[in-house]
Amino acid sequence: MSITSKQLAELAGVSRGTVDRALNHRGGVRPSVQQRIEELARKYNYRPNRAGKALVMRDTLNIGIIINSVGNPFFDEVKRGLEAAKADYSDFSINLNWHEEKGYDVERQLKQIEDISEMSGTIITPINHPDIAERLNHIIQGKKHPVITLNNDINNCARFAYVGCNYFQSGQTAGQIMGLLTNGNARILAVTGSKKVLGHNQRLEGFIGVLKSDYPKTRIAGIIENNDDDDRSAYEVARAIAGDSSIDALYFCAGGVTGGVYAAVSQCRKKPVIVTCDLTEGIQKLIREGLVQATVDQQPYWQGYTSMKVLLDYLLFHVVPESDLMYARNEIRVKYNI
Amino acid sequence: MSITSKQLAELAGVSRGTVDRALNHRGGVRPSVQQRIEELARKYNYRPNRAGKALVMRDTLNIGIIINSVGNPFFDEVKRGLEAAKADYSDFSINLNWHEEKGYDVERQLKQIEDISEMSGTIITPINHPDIAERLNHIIQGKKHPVITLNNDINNCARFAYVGCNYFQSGQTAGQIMGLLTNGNARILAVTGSKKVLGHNQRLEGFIGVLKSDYPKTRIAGIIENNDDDDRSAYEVARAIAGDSSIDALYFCAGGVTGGVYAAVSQCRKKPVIVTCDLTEGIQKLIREGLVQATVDQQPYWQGYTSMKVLLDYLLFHVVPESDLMYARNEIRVKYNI
DNA sequence: TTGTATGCGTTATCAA
DNA sequence: TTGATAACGCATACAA
Repeated sequence: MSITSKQLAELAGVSRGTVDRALNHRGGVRPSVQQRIEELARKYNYRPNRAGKALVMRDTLNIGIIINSVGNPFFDEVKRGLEAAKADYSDFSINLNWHEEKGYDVERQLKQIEDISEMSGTIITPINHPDIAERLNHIIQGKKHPVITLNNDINNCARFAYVGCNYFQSGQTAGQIMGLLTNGNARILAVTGSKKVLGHNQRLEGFIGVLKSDYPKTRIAGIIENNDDDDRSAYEVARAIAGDSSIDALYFCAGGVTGGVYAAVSQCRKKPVIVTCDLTEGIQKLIREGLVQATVDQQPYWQGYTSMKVLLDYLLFHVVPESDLMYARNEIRVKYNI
Repeated sequence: MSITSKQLAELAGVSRGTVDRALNHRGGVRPSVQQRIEELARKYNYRPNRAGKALVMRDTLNIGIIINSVGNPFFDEVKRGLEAAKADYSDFSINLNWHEEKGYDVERQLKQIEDISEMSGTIITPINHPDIAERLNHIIQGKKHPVITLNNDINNCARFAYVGCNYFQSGQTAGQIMGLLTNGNARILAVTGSKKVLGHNQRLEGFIGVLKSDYPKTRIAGIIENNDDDDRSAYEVARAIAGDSSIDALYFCAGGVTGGVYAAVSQCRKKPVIVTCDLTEGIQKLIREGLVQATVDQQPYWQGYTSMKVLLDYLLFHVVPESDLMYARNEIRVKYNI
């Protein structure tokens, strides 16, 4: 409970209206008065009362949401988090404009960005492509329209903040788990979604880096792509193990896990050690069956909740987060702490 | 944004005052009118506007906090969480009455409970003792004064909710990690704080249960107490290993970790596998040094934040949580995801 | 350039 | 038993 604008007005010897104009930089205030009010506000640590603000702000806030969630169960929890944060601001009238999409098509995402240009703010899982960055920068135009990148970040873009996975650390964590579980002695097949996806590459980098430095006796037998697809995953994994029967461990750093795991289990001579990412229904099942030993989760609910909260706090109360990089924890899940 | 009390008054053909009296059960409303208003409120899903409420509720809320935090670094994060939740309700005037204590003295805690009897609500890490339960029940008197148990629960007490660790699951998780790290082959020394503390016993139960069912080749070499004390821990661990040189793994399910770990490392013939609980500064250091392989954290910040939020949501908005048991996640931390 | 009046949704007080 | 009114802190339209 800080000082109120009314008390501030008394202290400054002006009316509440003038205080409002001064502190919200609406102009039309004599410079000397402006300065006096700002000084007093600082001195008495004036913070506008949110309840008063909520009561008077009756225009609805339109938020654009662009996510590649179709066919991707990972986003179910993200969406729950987004809705939960919105519910925390039920005193305000907030409208979410959903644009859900499958896959990564630059042209389609450009069109969606066009659609949300008139909104007050945006949350997006961007494709890391120069055209997307340019279009976003055009909409942002000096923070008038804040954009939060969610789960994927983008280069050369004036986005307000990134909320999502620290992919490099995720890979490191997986690498260490793999080293611990195999006693530093394994021939590992790494299965990535696509060598074109930045996050997947960063995970691989972190994974391989830790194994090299902390578990130098391990070997990477190969790195294969599965395009996040189960059938493709089964085929490629089976082929790789057929070509190198010494493989006794696998790291999946993206989707298409189930197909690959079953292929590996049936092909390997002895039960392989398998580490994956995320905690989808499919992976939970594999963990319960004992086929996957551990997975590195990235708090999807937290990602949704936090991205929405950061955006609304800025739009409603001009709150700027301490850092523009907000990383989810990389949580290790095993059978008993799912 | 739901319907307002004013609109409700119009629909019911009465004044706002009557609606307020009816919905808040202040009495003095004709039964037929009371019923009509309640029906309309349900039909139109009336939810009082929190901002309006905040603006008018100007009496300060006194919250009692009784925690055994002195000399226990685990509670630093808990306290940060408590403060953070309070800050989320900055529109209200809230006063925290701290009672911090060292150790578990029933008489002292009884006195502290007396001190907070006049407050609006309480958050406490109770000693699980009949006298404490009775004194708390006396203060609670039919939910007029809600009490949240934090980190420790208590039997036969009408506390409003428990926010804290699921100790049994914590032990299970540690057991599984131990099994995975030792390939199901280890002679384990279990170090507990006290066999009188319920949480410690539940952790041991979970730990031993998982090892028995999932890793039957492991053996528990012994269970010793260290009273959460480093010196005692060093002495007892050294003695146990001197008496059984086959010990090659340790599980610490409470405090006094640092002393015990150094003793174990210097006594064991080869480097032991060590799993601990929590993520204090001391344990972080041990993990970085590679002496502790993994620890099972219990989200202390979340515990503080959630307990305060649940209490305030009830006192201010009559929000009742879905369950009266709110468990922290048992998170596995290793060197790279600290 | 500055001041005043009004209203947002709720609770509390006083009058009827 | 019920109604009318003021007050909370803020933004805004309008008046000066």
